[in-house]
Amino acid sequence: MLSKNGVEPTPLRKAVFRFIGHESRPVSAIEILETVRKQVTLNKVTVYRILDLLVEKRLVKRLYAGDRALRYGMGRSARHPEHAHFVCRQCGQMECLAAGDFPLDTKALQARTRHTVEDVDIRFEGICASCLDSR
Amino acid sequence: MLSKNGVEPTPLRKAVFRFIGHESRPVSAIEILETVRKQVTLNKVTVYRILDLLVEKRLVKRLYAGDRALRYGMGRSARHPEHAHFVCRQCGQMECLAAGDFPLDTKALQARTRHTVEDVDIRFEGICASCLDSR
DNA sequence: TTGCCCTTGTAACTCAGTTGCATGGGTGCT
DNA sequence: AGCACCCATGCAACTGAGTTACAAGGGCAA
Repeated sequence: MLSKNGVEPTPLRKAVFRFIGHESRPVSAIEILETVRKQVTLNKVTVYRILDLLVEKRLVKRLYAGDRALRYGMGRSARHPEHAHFVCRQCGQMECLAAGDFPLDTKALQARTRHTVEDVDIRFEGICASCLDSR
Repeated sequence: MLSKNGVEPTPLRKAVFRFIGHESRPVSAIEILETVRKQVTLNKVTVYRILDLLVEKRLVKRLYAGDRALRYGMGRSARHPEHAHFVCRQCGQMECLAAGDFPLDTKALQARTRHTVEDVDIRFEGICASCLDSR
């Protein structure tokens, strides 16, 4: 999957990409660093460089979660269809919503603008179920 | 408008809010600081505090533009209907898209989830017309 | 007058993310 | 082999948007 997209599949790149793919929600760079480090030695700068590369190649999406640290989730592919996200304003958790819930007509925008539209991000904000329960 | 939403309309708050309202695109905190400073004396910390307050009261929306600095744009109101944004991957400019182009069924999500959905953000990414021209 | 709350300022801090530079492995050319 | 070059990684120092701690001043009520 990495090499198909013009990314030399080094052990560190594979480890980072695999971790992101295995997580059910987008993860922060720090989280990636600390988790992947348990298996292979890995430097902070390397993580950011790998993430930059993966984002540039569209294998990974960089997402804003309302706080300082950006999150990284799988880019669109056969196994990971395009989907929106939900962020809880109270606990800060970000989660993926079911794919296909919110069909956006990107082509309609494309027809109406002179910009080249390449991607969309949809983020819902609110209070998550578990925060609601503990009130 | 400020006092209607439970915000004491101090001169600095009015100046910051007015500036955001007058801009056609979301602006960064630094931009706000530097511009508003030309008219009144204003400290960086105060700007962030005012922005936090306005965002909390939903008068202003905090937006991710793909770089480090977050942008601030008007919240939903009679004069500023809900709308999506476009960010250029090359020049980094963020702009507002026409309102109503992308009707999202928030209620449909609300019915399907146990979370309380309070807000949505839609951000398109791509290459803007002026960057395309200069290629 | 006194006490309290609220707004703002100043300085110092935090920390996610970046930059500069060194190292070392692989590949290709002579 | 010997050499040059590119590329991935590491380390240390840096950047800068945003935050925290604390002090100062104004307004209002008891």
